[in-house]
Amino acid sequence: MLVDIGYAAMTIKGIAERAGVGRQTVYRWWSTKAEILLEASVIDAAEALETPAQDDPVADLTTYLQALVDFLTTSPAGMAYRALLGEAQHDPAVQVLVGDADLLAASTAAVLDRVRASAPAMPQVGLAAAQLAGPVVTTVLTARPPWTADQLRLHAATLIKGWQ
Amino acid sequence: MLVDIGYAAMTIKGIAERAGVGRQTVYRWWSTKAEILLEASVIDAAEALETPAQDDPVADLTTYLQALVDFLTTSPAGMAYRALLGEAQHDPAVQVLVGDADLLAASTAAVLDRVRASAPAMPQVGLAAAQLAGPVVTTVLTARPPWTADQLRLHAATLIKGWQ
Amino acid sequence: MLVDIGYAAMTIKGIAERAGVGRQTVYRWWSTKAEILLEASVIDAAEALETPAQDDPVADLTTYLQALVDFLTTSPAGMAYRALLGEAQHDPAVQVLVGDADLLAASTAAVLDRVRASAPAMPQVGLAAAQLAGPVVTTVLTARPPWTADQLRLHAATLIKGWQ
Amino acid sequence: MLVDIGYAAMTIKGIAERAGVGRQTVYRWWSTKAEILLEASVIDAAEALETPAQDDPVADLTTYLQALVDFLTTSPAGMAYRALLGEAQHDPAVQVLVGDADLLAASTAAVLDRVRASAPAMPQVGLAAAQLAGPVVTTVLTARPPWTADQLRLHAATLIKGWQ
DNA sequence: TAATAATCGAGACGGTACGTCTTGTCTTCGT
DNA sequence: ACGAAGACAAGACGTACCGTCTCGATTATTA
Repeated sequence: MLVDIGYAAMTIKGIAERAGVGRQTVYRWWSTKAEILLEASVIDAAEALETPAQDDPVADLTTYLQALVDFLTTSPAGMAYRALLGEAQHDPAVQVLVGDADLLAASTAAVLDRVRASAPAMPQVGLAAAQLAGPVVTTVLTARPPWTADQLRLHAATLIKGWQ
Repeated sequence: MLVDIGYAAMTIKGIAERAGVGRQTVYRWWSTKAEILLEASVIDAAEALETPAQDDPVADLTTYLQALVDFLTTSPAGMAYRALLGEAQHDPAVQVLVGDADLLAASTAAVLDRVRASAPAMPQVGLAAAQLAGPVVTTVLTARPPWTADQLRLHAATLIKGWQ
Repeated sequence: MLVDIGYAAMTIKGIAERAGVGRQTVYRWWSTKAEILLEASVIDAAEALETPAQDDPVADLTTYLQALVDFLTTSPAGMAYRALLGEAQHDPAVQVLVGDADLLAASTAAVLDRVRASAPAMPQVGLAAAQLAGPVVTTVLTARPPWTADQLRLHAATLIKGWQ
Repeated sequence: MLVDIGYAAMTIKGIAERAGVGRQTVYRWWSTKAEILLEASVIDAAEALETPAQDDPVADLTTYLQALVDFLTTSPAGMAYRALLGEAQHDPAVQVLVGDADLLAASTAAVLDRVRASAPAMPQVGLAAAQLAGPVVTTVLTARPPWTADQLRLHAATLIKGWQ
């Protein structure tokens, strides 16, 4: 529905009608649009961002970054996550929701674990995760063209070198 | 007003009343809340992110990053920018607006110019800017605690080393 | 419950909860609020309107009228009857119910029987009953102050004289 | 609309839609269904119940009573009045409204004035008005067949005789 | 005594009206 | 003439109650 008509036009009334369900039933299970989106994206995100290990640490990070870009720009769950991040800037309650959920934490932790051996100076995991994913996420959120494979590889290389 | 009552409660009706102005008059000048916010933040952003040159490239980047964190987390203009980014995830028209404006471009370009000499492998300016600012921006947008001075310095150091 | 919270606030849901009973159980026995009220008032009405014979026909009618006023203005069963009459103006099904029940018929017939000897020109019982009770009922239903004892006696006297 | 679909099905939502008007606009002018009905019936009532003087006092009252029966049983305004009386039994606020308006007072006062000369013992106007109209109104409200012309004349004759 | 049936309370369900709110447009009226 | 004030049609909001529908759990009844 988000993909079809956009977040703004996606009313709870509409969701209920589209689902052939009473409005109260929707409210019974989720109290805001944000909760619906969170539940809809949290599982798919974990799945979409699970990438296979690679021989080369740069390749490992690059593969992950590519999956992240694809998730954010093409998958419905990624759209939901972006909408959620958007809502969080307007509504403190959603901010808490988003802060607690941290959709990317598990997947970044996994890939960073794999390259830790080749990156002895890598900072604490939260910081490193932000260094890895932050530029890509911000690029997407600020509506700039998503990075190409080359740009992703360059970013991965910079980090691996910086973490030596 | 954004700071007082939050973005969601900030209706165009309310803006007009608060300004002691007819609703039509507001519509005459801006057609959406987003345009109002953009105009309210674009100038202040440039000003707030203009940082003095430092001797050391790491210190130079760190100073900039600290200004960026302060802007995003404490200044009204920064709040407006975040709200704007939020709205952009819901509304394609705002996405275009945000993409065109690129509030951070000028200031990142300036600081990156100053450290270029010490960072021979620095990528093209857009990519480097994202590497610099992206992690900080994402950390703020995802409602995680903003980085401390130490963490900012560590990030700057990683980049300078990665760009060698 | 009618007395406590009024007819409008008296929902079938509320009735069931107050009775500590499932909603379905209420529907099993009565299908509308009106049926519940009818059953609640029909017996009490007969009892409340049974008045002792008096020597004087005017006194006989007056006693009955006083009982009628008290029933309509103070007793729960009277409240229920008024609510029922109200509902009948909105809902044809209740109209039938009310028409069939005719809560006052038995008691007016009894008192009119007793005064018939002193009122040779009394019309057919239905008409006379309406002449007797109608003014009092209408006064109550139109929210005017209910008649005093003096006014009731005057009304009774008018009828007895008119029926000579 | 009352005539078409009945009082119960006549929702404010529906009224607004049928009038091609926003819901808020309806609420701006009237706050309840009852006020709408009152306004719709008060003028028509006065008009419908204005009857020409007759030579004979019994005929005068009978003509009035016939007009009253017709008003209550056939005219839309009469339907509205009955619905209003019904609502008054459920809602104290409407009770006040109905009590204040007293739709029949002016017309009964007029006809009673005309026959006063022939009815020296006629009680105070409010009481006499109830004696005149009450039986007819109650007969209609309790869903009994409305009185025929003969029955109306009989009732008028009883009163004139009782008021001698 | 154990299996079976009937009945109950609780409450979720699809609907739909409620009265409030904000939207963007369109008068009206006073300066 | 301009602009504030605010009426307007539209439609989503979240709540309440409607009457129907499963649920288990407690009774009764039967085997």
